[in-house]
Amino acid sequence: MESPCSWPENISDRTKAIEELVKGRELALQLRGILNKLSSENNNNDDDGDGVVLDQDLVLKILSSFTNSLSILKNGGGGGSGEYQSDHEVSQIQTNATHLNWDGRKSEDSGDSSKTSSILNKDRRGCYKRRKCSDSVIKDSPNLVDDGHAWRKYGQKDIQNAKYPRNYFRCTHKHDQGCLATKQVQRIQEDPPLYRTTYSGRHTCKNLLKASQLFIDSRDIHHNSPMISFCDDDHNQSNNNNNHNPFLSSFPSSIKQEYKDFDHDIMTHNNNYQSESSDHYILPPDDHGHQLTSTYDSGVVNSSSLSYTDMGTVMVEDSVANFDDDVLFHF
DNA sequence: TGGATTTGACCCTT
DNA sequence: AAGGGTCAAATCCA
Repeated sequence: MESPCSWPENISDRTKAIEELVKGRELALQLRGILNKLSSENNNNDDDGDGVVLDQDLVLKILSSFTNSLSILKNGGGGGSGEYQSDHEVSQIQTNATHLNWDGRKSEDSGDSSKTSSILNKDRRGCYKRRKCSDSVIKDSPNLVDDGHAWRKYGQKDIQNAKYPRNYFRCTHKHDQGCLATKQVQRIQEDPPLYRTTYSGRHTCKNLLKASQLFIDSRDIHHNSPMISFCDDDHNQSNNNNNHNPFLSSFPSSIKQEYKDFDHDIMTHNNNYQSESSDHYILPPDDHGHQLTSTYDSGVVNSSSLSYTDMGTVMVEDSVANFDDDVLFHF
């Protein structure tokens, strides 16, 4: 199957794309030269110099964009630079690819299988694809971060060379709302405990129950941030009272159930997580592309260092830094 | 009793 | 062929 997220497999097409980009960069360079000339003239006249500076800034950005694109294309595109992989447009393409791969799975029971058992009568050939190019967000965390969505575990696998099994979750609303979001959770380190959560797909479900109980951070609402805030007047109080956790009190039982029998160790750490009072929780990207936030806790931001992996995934590694106020990362 | 979890099997990608 | 992602029957649980 042709993957919409693949790079031009036709070498000549790719070469043409590079040629076009080179041409564009050359033109931008010429434009910069003209602007430089204008700038020096304007400096003599001391007249409207700011406008030229802005123009030059724009040209520099254009040049940078061309240069990045060229370098990505020449490197083959797969493990490109962060400049490329944070690109919302490409991310959206990858998401579409994911959705295409996931459609119509239930309709595959055509019954024309040659297999005899009741299970084998369900011919699942071609009914799903490994999500090779899906956009995903990887989060490494010392504890399990509840992202506010209702997940249902649908599988667990022992992974080769991995000490701990990988657990597979899909959105609870996959069937009733067609939400295609999934996530994988795997413990990757014993001491200190470290869990890797890989979010794939995007939530298209309307989680009305939870939405009504959560308060979207108004400071970020214009950016369609996935940031969910639990800020309230007894913020400090909740920090001092581990028994009061907004997640535990607000989420329906399905959320709490999610990790209940996950793994004894994992649950232990999850409980540790749940007993921490964090005002913000990291959510997977929404329909508008990659948007990550750091979590804010008692004036300490559990910030995340971002890096990029193959296939356009985003790595988020927890670290802690002190900030005076909320810090939101969007990209 | 309905929804969630477990787990073996199936199937795709590499 | 191996590894990994998903399905779905069996089982569990509130």
